[in-house]
Amino acid sequence: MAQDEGATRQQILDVAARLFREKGYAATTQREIAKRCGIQAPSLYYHFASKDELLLEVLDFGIERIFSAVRDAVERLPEAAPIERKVRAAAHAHLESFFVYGDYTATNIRVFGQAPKAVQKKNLALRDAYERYWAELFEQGRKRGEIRRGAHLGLVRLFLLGALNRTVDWWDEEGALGLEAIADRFTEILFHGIAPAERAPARERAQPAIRRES
Amino acid sequence: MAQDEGATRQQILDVAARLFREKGYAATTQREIAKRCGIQAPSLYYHFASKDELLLEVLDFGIERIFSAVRDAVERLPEAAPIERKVRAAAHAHLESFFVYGDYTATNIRVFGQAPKAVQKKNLALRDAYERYWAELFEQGRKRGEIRRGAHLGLVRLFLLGALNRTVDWWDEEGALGLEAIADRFTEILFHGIAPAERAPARERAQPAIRRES
DNA sequence: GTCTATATTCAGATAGAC
DNA sequence: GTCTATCTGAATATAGAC
Repeated sequence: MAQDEGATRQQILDVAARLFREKGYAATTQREIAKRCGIQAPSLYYHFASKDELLLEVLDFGIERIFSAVRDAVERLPEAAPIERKVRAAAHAHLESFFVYGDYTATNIRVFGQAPKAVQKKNLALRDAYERYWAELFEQGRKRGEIRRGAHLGLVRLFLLGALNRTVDWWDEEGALGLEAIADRFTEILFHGIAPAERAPARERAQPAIRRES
Repeated sequence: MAQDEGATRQQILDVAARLFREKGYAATTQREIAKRCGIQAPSLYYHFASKDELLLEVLDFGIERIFSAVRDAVERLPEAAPIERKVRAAAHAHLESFFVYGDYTATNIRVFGQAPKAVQKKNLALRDAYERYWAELFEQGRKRGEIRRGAHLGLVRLFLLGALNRTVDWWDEEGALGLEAIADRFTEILFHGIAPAERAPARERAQPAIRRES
């Protein structure tokens, strides 16, 4: 952890995340990681005790980044903000992390399932904490009466996060759809559905001031 | 394709699908596939020209099963059935395929991204056809006025399929949630959202007879 | 249709010099 | 902190017998 190894260590993590994301865990060799860092494979062992440990750090770092991005985005809103607004901000931050820390977060989504059991287990504490944060967000919404009583909050969370996480497989930076637009649309579908609006201006009365501030 | 090799061939595919799903492509060895089939590794080459070809067959088979299950489920409904009903049936069939052909479909979801480029490319035609089927379903819904005009149909599809596909990572056969319940809930969220019901009985008028027949 | 034997390549990891 | 040299095991794939 000395200062002069910081740069290299971070570089190794970056390169490893990139390769894990692209090729999976087993297919990524330490030789290739080292080569892209301009060093020899055995030199990696000065920084990491094993390939497994390297993967674990990539996974943990990814969750930490995404978690703190989401928490910051929500906390930037007033505590009393409508839950739909909070969810939209959280979804946007979650997607934004895919872009900023793309290789780390994508490794979490794609590679976690193939990681050695021991690595999965160590990474799980962080993942659970993040899931719990979302769960609490939705619980808050229901307590306030902003989510209908019949909704299965666990499935609601899995629905949204599942859809968000899948975006790493199709989203294209150059494409027409920005991450904010995706977060907006997904949140709107989640809260209001795609069925045609009911006759009246009923929704606007029932859900005042929730939409489109940003 | 002689009859007496049929059993073994299928057995190899089954075992391979299982291992690909669990460990990923690169981490799955032909030695282990062969071992679980009770034969030696080189014997696999009588049935498949390479490991890549084996993977391709697993991927293709998975999409074929899921596609035909979904199409059958939709076609079992009257052509004029509400689109929500069709989507619910399709979602249910999609999830059901995870159970019946779980290793094949899970391999598609988890391993496709790490497959060699050549394999991905060959598998892509089938995948595209399946996506198109869903796209047409939603387009039909919009033409009929059963989906609101402002909805971005591409995102609607990605939203639902993304969430459905992610279930392979958390669904537990012994758990409390049945696949049909998940399909029902997801479809209901997709069409009606989780915001509290609007005052009036407006929805029941606007969307007659769509809910809960099964 | 499956076998044994083997060629070839390459993986993760260690030892020890600098 | 990085190197060279190397150990050890294991991977895909081929050759050719049965």
